[in-house]
Amino acid sequence: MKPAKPAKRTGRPGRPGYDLDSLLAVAVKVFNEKGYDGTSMDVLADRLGISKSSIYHHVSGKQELLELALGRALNALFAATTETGATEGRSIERLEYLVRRSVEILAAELPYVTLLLRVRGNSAVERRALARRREFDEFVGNLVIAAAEEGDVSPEVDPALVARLLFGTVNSLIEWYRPRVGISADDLADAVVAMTFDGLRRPRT
Amino acid sequence: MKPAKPAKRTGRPGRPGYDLDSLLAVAVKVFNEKGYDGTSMDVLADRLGISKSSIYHHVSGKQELLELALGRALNALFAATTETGATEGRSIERLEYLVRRSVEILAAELPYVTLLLRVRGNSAVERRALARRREFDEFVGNLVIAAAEEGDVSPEVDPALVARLLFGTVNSLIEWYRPRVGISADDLADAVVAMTFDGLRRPRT
DNA sequence: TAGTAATAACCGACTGTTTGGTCGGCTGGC
DNA sequence: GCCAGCCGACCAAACAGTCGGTTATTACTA
Repeated sequence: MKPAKPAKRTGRPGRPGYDLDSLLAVAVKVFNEKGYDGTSMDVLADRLGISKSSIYHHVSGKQELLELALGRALNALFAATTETGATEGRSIERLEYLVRRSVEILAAELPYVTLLLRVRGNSAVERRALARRREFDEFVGNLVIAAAEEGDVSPEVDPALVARLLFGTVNSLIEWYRPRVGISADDLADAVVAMTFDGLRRPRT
Repeated sequence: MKPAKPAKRTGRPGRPGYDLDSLLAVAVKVFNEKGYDGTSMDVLADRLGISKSSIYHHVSGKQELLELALGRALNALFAATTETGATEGRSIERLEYLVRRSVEILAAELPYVTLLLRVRGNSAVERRALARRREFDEFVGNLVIAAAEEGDVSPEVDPALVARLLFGTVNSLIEWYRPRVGISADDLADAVVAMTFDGLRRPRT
């Protein structure tokens, strides 16, 4: 459908063309447009501008493309949970930090995170990704519980529910946010925090 | 995989079994589990406990199943926009009403709304559904703009952004909410409104 | 009340196409 | 001459959809 250029030429030996990373970027883009199951290797080859069999030079199959993409998103998200901003200080501050970082990561790795958030658990690869996602969600859930115990979150709403709504809001960004169309990741994070936290936080005296 | 019972016996003529509605309910459930593209008519027949060719007695094809399901969700959502709560009174109140009704509809028609929110525009049917969804989003967007002009929403954040975040939060409910597991639709709506509106509304004097 | 329509749902066997994946060999830059 | 990347032709399995005919229930009527 779209011939596409074979990517940049590096100073490396061998024939120029796609390397794993540049190929993955295109693949993930197409997956997000048509859905993983809705994308055939044929149309993927078409969009890459190379033949289908060439794809198998880079990866063992369709599933590996998915696995690489999901791994990239998950690694970025988990990295944020070990940063000092997310492990030190008052829980409510850690939570806000994690929300902001998650928005940043989502914006920076938008295609990969998008793919991750759409996984339904159809294969072993997908189920493994879902399990890691659940781990991340637990981390968030514990932060909210701690913040509630520390008295920094309105006790009227169940902490588990707050955690879900909060990251539901963050994750919903993938549905419409596109980089370089006015709004920066920081602006986004500000807006998300403004809407959610000014509701979560106790009214200022 | 799961033989499934052929459904209730009504007082109507003809062999008992699935009617269109009961068949659609099962189909949508499977679509949500495996994704529309990831669901073959063979496994669908399996889950229904009938043969594949029997499905074609009820619908003309896979696409019609999707179309019926999406129509049901869209009709329910649009119906809410014509209710008096959404058309009379201060804009901020209309907006809150529409949020609450949307949560209720989402809870009541969960499988159908879930399917709708996952459509990617792969076929003509899907694109039509996306167009109608965009119409709904515009309705919401205009409400937020009006509420901002009436001075009931913090002017610090762009109204279009607020609309997206707000309904992003509502729509994210499909990712985890399941009826009859403690939380009622009203509880949900309360929590959503509490988190979002107490941030959106100007601090009370 | 027995027999027959009318009706609504179901089925097995089949078909043409699309799918993910394989194989042995080719090409262009360092 | 080595390396990274590419290719056309092929394949078995899975796919959506078709067809002619069957089965189980209610409704009508002699």
